[in-house]
Amino acid sequence: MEKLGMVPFFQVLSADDLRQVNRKFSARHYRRNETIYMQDEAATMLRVVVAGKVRLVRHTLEGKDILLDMLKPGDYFGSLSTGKNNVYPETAIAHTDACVLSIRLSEFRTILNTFPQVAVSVLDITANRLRASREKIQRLTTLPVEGRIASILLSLADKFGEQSEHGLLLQLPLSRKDLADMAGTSTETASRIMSQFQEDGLITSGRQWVAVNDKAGLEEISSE
Amino acid sequence: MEKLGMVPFFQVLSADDLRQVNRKFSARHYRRNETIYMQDEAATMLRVVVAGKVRLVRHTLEGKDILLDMLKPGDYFGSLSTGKNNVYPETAIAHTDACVLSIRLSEFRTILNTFPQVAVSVLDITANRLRASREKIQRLTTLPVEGRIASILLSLADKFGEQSEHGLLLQLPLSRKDLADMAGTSTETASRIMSQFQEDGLITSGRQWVAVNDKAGLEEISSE
DNA sequence: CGGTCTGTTGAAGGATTTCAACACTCGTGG
DNA sequence: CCACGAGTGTTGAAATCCTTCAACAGACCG
Repeated sequence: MEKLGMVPFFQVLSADDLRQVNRKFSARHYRRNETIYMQDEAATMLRVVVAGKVRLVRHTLEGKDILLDMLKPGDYFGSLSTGKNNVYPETAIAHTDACVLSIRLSEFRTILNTFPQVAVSVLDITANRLRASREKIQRLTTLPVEGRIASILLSLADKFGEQSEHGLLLQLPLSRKDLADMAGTSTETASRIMSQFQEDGLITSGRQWVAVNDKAGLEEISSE
Repeated sequence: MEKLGMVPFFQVLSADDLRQVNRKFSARHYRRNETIYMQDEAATMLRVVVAGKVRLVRHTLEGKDILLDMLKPGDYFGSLSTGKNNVYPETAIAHTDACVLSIRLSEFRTILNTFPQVAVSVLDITANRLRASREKIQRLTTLPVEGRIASILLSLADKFGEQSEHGLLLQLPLSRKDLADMAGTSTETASRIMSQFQEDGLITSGRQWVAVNDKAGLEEISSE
């Protein structure tokens, strides 16, 4: 259970402090597509991915989903602030089989107040996510769907890409619907654009997987 | 210059601590539409609005602008993290005549490490902005332009609305282009929709100002 | 081996952008 | 003080991107 040392904002702690913090966390496994928590549920826990991938999704009234973020080991999620009638703003789902640590929010707040460096580190991570989120707003509002998908493929390649025989293979299951929900478009449009990309030699793709072959080409499309 | 006590994340400090922190800040006035800092400039300062409004804008290569946020007294902006080759991810412009406090980033980091409650408080605010940003992503990707504008008017009414003879008057200059840049649409479309809203009695609007008359009506449009 | 999930493709319809023209307001300088 | 020009707001019509509806093929699962 010393995987906690892998979490970026606990890396500033000494081994002793880490051990003390570790006792407050409890671990749990989830199977693929199992829900970890639901949007609008009372928010009581902060969680950290230890193994596997987790996706954060917002649901609309008409059943349209927005895929907000894809998390990998070391990423935190869940709630941070203890404001009253505080609810999770999104649903968290195990995108693959996953192992997740969790801690009561009140106890995490105690940790933040005890170890200022941890608070500053969490702040850094959150500020970076805010920046990323705003970049996404920019892309959603200025780029056509083609460019949005190109830019999504590039950021996924940064986070999940690993060299393989097919090129930069994204190490996570990724359906056309997942892509569509990230780009804010329909699965049909996402499919058409992925077919086009493949035809142009930019990517290689099969059922639930994608590999990037031509980063430069995608970059051009995503920035025009 | 004791307006610093107004800033949410300094309200946890004692009068003595506040005085000590205050010395590190310096104040400056800006005139309407004056640039405070530019996107991609080296990020060295953290700033706080003391008077007036400030808008945060991202520019694209083709000159399309995205209006990310509208700040009022008490709101912080600028950079938080000291990572190397750190640049401002957006441009900050005085939306009205404004007064702004600023502090070197390194000094602010010292404050964060000295007063953990301040760090936690800044974290709360940043986490809230992240939540708001993700809500915006949802609206941008699921709602038609009409709904996006309705929801923008509602959040502006929450933050800047004051009761007046015309209804909830938004206390800031607000052009059709501003609205378009927030909704990710063209000024023409924004204009058409505002005309429609006015015709339907939802709002009253003139050159650079808007008042909300029927919150419930706008809510319905923004959530359908 | 059937059923469900995923991916693909076509065609019609709709929402929004773009291009264009014009009215109005405000501030500034002659 | 007035006139001009820049900035702002409005409206129309064509073009375009994207969605939606529909049908179907293949893959994976029990």
